[in-house]
Amino acid sequence: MSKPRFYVTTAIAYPNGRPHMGHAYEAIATDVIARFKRLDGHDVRFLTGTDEHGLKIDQAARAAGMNPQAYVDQMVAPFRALDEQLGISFDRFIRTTDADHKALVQALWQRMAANGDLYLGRYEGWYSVRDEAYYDEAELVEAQDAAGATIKLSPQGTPVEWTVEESWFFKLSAYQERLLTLYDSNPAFIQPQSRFNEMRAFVAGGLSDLSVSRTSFSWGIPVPGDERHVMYVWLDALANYLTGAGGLDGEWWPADLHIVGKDVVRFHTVYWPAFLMSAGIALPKTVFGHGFLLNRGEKMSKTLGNVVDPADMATRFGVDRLRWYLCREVPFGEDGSYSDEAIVERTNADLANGIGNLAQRSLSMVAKNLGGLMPVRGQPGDSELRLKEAFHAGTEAYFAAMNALALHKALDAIMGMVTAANGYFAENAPWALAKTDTVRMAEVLAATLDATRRIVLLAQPFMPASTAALLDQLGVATDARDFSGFNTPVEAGTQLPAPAGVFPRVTLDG
RNA sequence: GGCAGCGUAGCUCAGUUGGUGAGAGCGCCGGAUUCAUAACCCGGAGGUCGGCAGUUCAAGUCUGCCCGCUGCUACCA
Repeated sequence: MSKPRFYVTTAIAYPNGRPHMGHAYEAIATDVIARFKRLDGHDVRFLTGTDEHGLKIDQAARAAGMNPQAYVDQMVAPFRALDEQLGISFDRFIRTTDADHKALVQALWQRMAANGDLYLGRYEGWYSVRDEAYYDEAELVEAQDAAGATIKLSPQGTPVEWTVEESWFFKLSAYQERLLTLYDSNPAFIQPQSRFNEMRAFVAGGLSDLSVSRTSFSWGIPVPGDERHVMYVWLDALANYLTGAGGLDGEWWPADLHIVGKDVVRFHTVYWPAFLMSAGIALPKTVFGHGFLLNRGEKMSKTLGNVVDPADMATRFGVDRLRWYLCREVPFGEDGSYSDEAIVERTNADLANGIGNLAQRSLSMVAKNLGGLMPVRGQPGDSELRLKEAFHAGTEAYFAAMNALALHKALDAIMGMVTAANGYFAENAPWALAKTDTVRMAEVLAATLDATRRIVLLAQPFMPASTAALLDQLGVATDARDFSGFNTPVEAGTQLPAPAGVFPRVTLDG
């Protein structure tokens, strides 16, 4: 009776600037997974949001002449707006400044303390405010400042300063064995495989205790019982997944899947499970580290001047085109590249020439020759059996890929079915049958429309709006669009609306 | 420095435990066709599978070395 549950999250974004393509990509990929699970009969909880504490926000607010809360209230707006624009079907947009989250983090701290894993110590070292991280002396690089003096910079090229502060520490070192056991007994915990290997090697190399509080600024969640300290932003941030689940013993916990960028895999696969073990809380099932998007193969950076606004991209190409491109062209888990040309080329080929054309050519024949009434299927012949075989294999490949988070392979499977359906259509040439055998023509059209229906159903997670429009044209009732109705064709005789192109070809010139 | 991975047609990449003449998609060229968004369908174009040397009857597919690239990590301070 009750559906299986699926709790999926994105990492939360740090709103000290405008959202970039990386945010859009992560949100889209996670949304695709969430929508797939819903269509596949799961009760889904999808969490995304913003990470709003920390020194960088504090400083940015100061620079803007605002208090931090007012500053983040303003900065978070574009992130929510982008999610809305991209059709991200989140159930909650969490902010680490939310009251329930602050309370939860303090409760989490107390559990970790009760377990004896937190102790007061002293932290000193080279600290980069920009990176919010300490660095070993050896990692630093020397450079000249504007006045020509020699200064030290972090590996990221940000300024560092020698900092000494009292700090609470987490006994991360005590968790090495348990983490290794976790990895070895559950290889799916860290994906893709390359990240698993890296993280296992990192932990196997030994762990130091982790500084988990700061006294150098106050924009954060106070440490219970020691209000001079605010909590380390990562402890604060990671706990958002618990808040979003409904609390320390939340009904949605444990998470089935954390989708995160490859740069924060360590926080999610080493620190996070250790925190949870300390607090006696179950661990998430899987952490998946996706790759980065490159603009024409180059990293996006302000200095290169190649930063692209995802909202602008979505406006220019359309949300579904963008979603399709990112999932189709970038192997999920690896870095990917995009350009206006690539998006136009890819989506014209797949959507306009492929899916859109398949729907249009068959629907227009039904409209012109059969009064728009869904035709009756005939006894399957050789041609139909081959089509059926191709779809059986394609559908299986699609589900296997989706369940393995290989989004690009799922779309490859869909395109294989598009090719099979177009091949079937051309082979049987219903336009010729219209003059010789209208019964057979109707059968061919019926088979093609059902093939199209299946393709569009499977494409729903990737292109919510376009597929809804196509399913309308295909006469698929709104309550027959999840995967439980996959093998139920539209009833013959159903009146179809007048077809209209859903994926027009686009060109680059303005 | 260590560990891991990668380098295959213009582009993005597939290529199980080594074995019929090395593949797909896109792009490109030609043909066919007109139901369709000049799209679909059919065919083609030919890349010393990073380099060198080995193992083997036989190597993108195993071994060693070299070149280039990437990720993680370490040290020298």
